[in-house]
Amino acid sequence: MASASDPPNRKQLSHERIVEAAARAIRRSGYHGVGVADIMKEAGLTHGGFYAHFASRDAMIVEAMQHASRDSSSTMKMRISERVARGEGRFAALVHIYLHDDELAGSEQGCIVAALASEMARQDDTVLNEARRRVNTLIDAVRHALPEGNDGATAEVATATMVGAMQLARTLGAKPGRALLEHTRKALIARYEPVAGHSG
Amino acid sequence: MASASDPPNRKQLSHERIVEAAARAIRRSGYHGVGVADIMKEAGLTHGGFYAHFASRDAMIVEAMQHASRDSSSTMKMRISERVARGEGRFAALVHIYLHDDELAGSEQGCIVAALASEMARQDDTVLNEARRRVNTLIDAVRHALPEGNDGATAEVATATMVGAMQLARTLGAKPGRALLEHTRKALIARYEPVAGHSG
DNA sequence: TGTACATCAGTGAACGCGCGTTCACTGATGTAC
DNA sequence: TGTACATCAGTGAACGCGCGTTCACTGATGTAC
Repeated sequence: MASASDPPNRKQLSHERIVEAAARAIRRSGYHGVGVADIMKEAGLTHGGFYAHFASRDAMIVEAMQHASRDSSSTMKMRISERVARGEGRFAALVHIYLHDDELAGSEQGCIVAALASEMARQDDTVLNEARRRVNTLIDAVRHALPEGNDGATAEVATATMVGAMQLARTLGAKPGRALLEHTRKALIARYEPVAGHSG
Repeated sequence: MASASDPPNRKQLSHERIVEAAARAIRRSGYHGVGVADIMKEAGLTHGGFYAHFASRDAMIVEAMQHASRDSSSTMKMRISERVARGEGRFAALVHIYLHDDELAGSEQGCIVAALASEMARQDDTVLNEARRRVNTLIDAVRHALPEGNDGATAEVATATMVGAMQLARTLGAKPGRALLEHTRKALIARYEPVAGHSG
């Protein structure tokens, strides 16, 4: 029997490469933006082997969303810790990282909710359910970063602001996008963590 | 010569029906969600005649975005006036209408930015440029509804919050979605128009 | 008012293409003795 | 250690399908006289 602690075999390694490629692809190009063949190619394989790994394209999308979420949230946690260690407030750190100017260039590595929010409600059941989990995970992360005394409702509003801002900024493009991000960072920190938050 | 004030002829009437159908379709199903043939069918025509009306699918998308924007913003203005006449603050009125529970059911008649925001940055030039105009139009409308003394930066943040909230609420579905909308309405009004705004 | 003709909006078959999915096969890996 | 065989991950051709786009044609509308 193979157990979870066994070293990954050849198939498991391929599976991971496919999921990683898919996680990047859907954030870059949307749910419909990249085909099975492109993803397999990006993973260094040919498209024929796809259905030995997934029951359907949607099944892969679900795994890709989970992977993207874990991926960006672990990066997030690391970067927040760095900033908090330098004396910045936890919420200000999250805002500065989530709404960082670098995120404007592309969504391939970023938050899956910001990358796909307006498409989520249109997906079939399995994908939609996973999307709901991703949204709730994001709201929880924001809640956790907010100063004590803030409830879930506040986290929902702050999350909506960040997700919306990222999307509007990406649509507007580099210059007005950066301005919009800066306005949003300032407003969020002034509103929810006015004391501990740095200005830069 | 035909002038703008001439009564619309047969072709112009068909053109309008196609654009209306497309404006509904892209808001309901996304940029890639509906094909040329479906839209022509919804307009009561067959697909072959499409290219007598538009140079390309993207050209139709651009017209559809303009139509959707005019359509929802005129509805918006009307409803805001009604509420303002009943003594509600202009911004509170906008928030109550934009984030109305009924908008959860579907995006077909609603704001094109909320319906398509995360897809916009991925579109080709002509569509992207029109999308930028739609975003700026929305921000301007919000700015116009805000109490005096608020600048464009504030309008950007409030717009981001409304767009993000609508998308998250639609993803989460009826019950948690309605809760999120209510939290967002309250927070926005408390923040930007605490005096004049009603609670309901 | 009626006829002959020109214009033009709309039809429906066809095109090339890329998609998700299937499947017979290949060739590398692992196991038995 | 070496040979024979079984397992199985990955290959590549093929499928049916729907898409955006093209085009020869039809039939209704409008114009000339």
